Amino acid sequence: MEIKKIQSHGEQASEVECCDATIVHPELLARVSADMPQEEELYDLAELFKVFGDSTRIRILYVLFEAEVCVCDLAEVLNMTQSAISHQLKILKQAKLVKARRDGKQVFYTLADEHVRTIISMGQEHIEE
Amino acid sequence: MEIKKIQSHGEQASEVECCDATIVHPELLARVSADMPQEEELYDLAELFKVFGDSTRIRILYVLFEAEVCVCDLAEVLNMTQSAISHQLKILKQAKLVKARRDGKQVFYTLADEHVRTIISMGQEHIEE
DNA sequence: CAAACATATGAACAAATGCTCATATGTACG
DNA sequence: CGTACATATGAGCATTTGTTCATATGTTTG
Repeated sequence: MEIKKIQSHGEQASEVECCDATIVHPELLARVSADMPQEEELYDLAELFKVFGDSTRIRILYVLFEAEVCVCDLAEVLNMTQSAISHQLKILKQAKLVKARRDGKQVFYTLADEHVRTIISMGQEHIEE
Repeated sequence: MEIKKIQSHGEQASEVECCDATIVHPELLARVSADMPQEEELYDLAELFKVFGDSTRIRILYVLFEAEVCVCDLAEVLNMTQSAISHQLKILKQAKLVKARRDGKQVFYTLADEHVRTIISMGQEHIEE
């Protein structure tokens, strides 16, 4: 979990700092603080993208694009240990990117919503320039 | 940089592994390997999202949503050291999320394209459920 | 209930990450 | 050219992260 603190600086916006600061800052600061989400929302956003920022988890999501799959099949298809997959599924579930459904001994996972597909597509588009 | 290796397992898809594996696997494996991007593309995707996965970089991007800004102003607005901002800008630039333009002593940064805004919006939507 | 199987989870460890500090590079100007 | 200022960068360090290993939880079946 990211716990970076944003120190609220005692400086006034009118204080000289560098560059053509005294001219640009007041207006810029006003616009930024008007449109920048709250600190907590920024952390949540970063946390969400962090979840997409691991190739194992991306691979899991790609498999779930195709079908509802149990942990054990995921492990085999991706050629990883059941434990590793389970740990990653937990992270995906916490981020509400996947949902779990128990059926007897097995637990089947699916995408939580179509949002996931969209976000990954956007990423792909960017990469393909 | 992420350098996780995907071992190519010697097992055949028809070998028994677990669950109702012998039935499900062949078809699943076929579909997955048909639609799953190449290993390298998966890493690139993960690398891209990793860049969005830090609140400092997210905050930088939000400022750039508003205006073209020099390093020094970024540092002041976000209340961080010039060095920290510079390091993060380098990562953003490598990911082609921002562009730099030199004007005299200063270097001004802007968003590389509107893709960035879209990706962050998608993330926000997901968070707001 | 005991045994077998599927999944989850905690501890430990190596690798990656973000910041700080010192310093290098680049640019303008006297 | 030397000084001042804006930015970039390398090394070091503390924190975070992903995997493995051992083990716990949960479920079915005899």
